[in-house]
Amino acid sequence: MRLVIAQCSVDYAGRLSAHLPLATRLLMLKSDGSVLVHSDGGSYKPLNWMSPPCSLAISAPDELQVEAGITELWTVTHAKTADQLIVSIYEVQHDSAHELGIDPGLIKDGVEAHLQKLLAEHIHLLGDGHTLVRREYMTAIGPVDILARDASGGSVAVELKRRGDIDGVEQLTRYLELMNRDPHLAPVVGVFAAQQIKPQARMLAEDRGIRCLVLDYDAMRGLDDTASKLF
Amino acid sequence: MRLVIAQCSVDYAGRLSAHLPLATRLLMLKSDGSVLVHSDGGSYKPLNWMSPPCSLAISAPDELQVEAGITELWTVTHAKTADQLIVSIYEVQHDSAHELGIDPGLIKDGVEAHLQKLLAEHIHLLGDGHTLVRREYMTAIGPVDILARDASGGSVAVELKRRGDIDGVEQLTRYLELMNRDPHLAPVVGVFAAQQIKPQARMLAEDRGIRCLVLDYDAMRGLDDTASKLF
DNA sequence: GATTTCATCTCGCTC
DNA sequence: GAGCGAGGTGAAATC
Repeated sequence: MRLVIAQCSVDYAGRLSAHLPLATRLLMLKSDGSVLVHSDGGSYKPLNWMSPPCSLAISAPDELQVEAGITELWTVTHAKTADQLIVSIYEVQHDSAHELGIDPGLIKDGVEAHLQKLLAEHIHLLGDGHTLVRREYMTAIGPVDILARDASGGSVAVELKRRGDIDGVEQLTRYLELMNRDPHLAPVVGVFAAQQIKPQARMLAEDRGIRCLVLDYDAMRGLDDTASKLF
Repeated sequence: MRLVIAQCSVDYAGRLSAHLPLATRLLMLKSDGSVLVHSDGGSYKPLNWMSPPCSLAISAPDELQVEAGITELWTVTHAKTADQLIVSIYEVQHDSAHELGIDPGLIKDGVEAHLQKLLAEHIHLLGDGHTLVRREYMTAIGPVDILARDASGGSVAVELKRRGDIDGVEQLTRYLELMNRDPHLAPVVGVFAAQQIKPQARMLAEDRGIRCLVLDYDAMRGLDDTASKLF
């Protein structure tokens, strides 16, 4: 990785056109050829960038550009889309290179996947006598989070969200409509499960005969801890 | 902005839990207190980060941590959510600070708004004899991107997207349904215009009698250039 | 201030 | 490769 602090202006031409006026910025050149232009603030998102796979060509400025104070031109070209990022370098304040090696990567825990896993493990939370068919049950229009059967053997499709919004109800409705056309599954009832369900979403769901289930993440983790301590 | 290259491990606890094993990484400390952890590859997204507003506290490791090789502990705490990012520093390879000043910011051009402006200016692209009624025509459920009339005086509602997806067709369908109930407008035909229209979206649109129009952004800008040269 | 929509979204997964 | 859905989504515009 090479780190350059320099006065620069930047132009991007690709899916959109964008321009950064002259200012001092951090230019990060990663070993895969990608380039990030960061300011000293804002968010984790660079002001401008080029994603890999791409290639960097450094060229000399023409006479007019030299007069304007440009010392180097960096042209970063995307290998597939031909998007271009052109960095005009003026004064360089810092320039260093570093060997980082490959990164072992991030280990995540605690998102919707974990909620799904917990609910699948404690499927009785859906109601007495419920059994798990499978997680991520595939349909033609996408995967249903959990497919289960109730005590009487009827199909139950569960849509899981961290925050239960109206979108999630629409999503589940589409799944139910499709699944109820499948004679192997029909009739399928829906359960909309989330840590928090917004009133509008609850209204819409119940109006469509979809049951709402509020999940207590910490309590579910507690069930897991209890289980792991007992067995 | 402070740039540190160091061996480190990182733990994040907030909306999810995440861990980065020991490796050499770039730590970017911005002047607003935010911290970014970057590896030498991947995308513009850091491996881990803390967004502003947040505060950084540097503390000494305890005895056990010293034995493990930790020389410093950085605790970054979000001011509002109390999310925490803990960076355990081992060996430091580089450490430098730089004055960047505030950034004038990115100037964008070429998003949906520009497409809409261009199409409104060259409304004949919809077909011979078409005239513009207005952009952002308000309805009870939101604004229709462009309302026009065809050569025979019939209403034409245009939904514009950079990428024509199934969502856009659904949106236009809702508008058409509503507008066709208005005797001043009905009958209204729909045009789904985008730089690129996905096959599924095209299928759905044409199935509903909505015409699809692929827009060439560069060519449209060319029309503009020609016009500005001529007049 | 809350909400909706857009994004050079990115990222991961499945078919 | 295309399609779908989640994201510590973030950021901007609108209500």
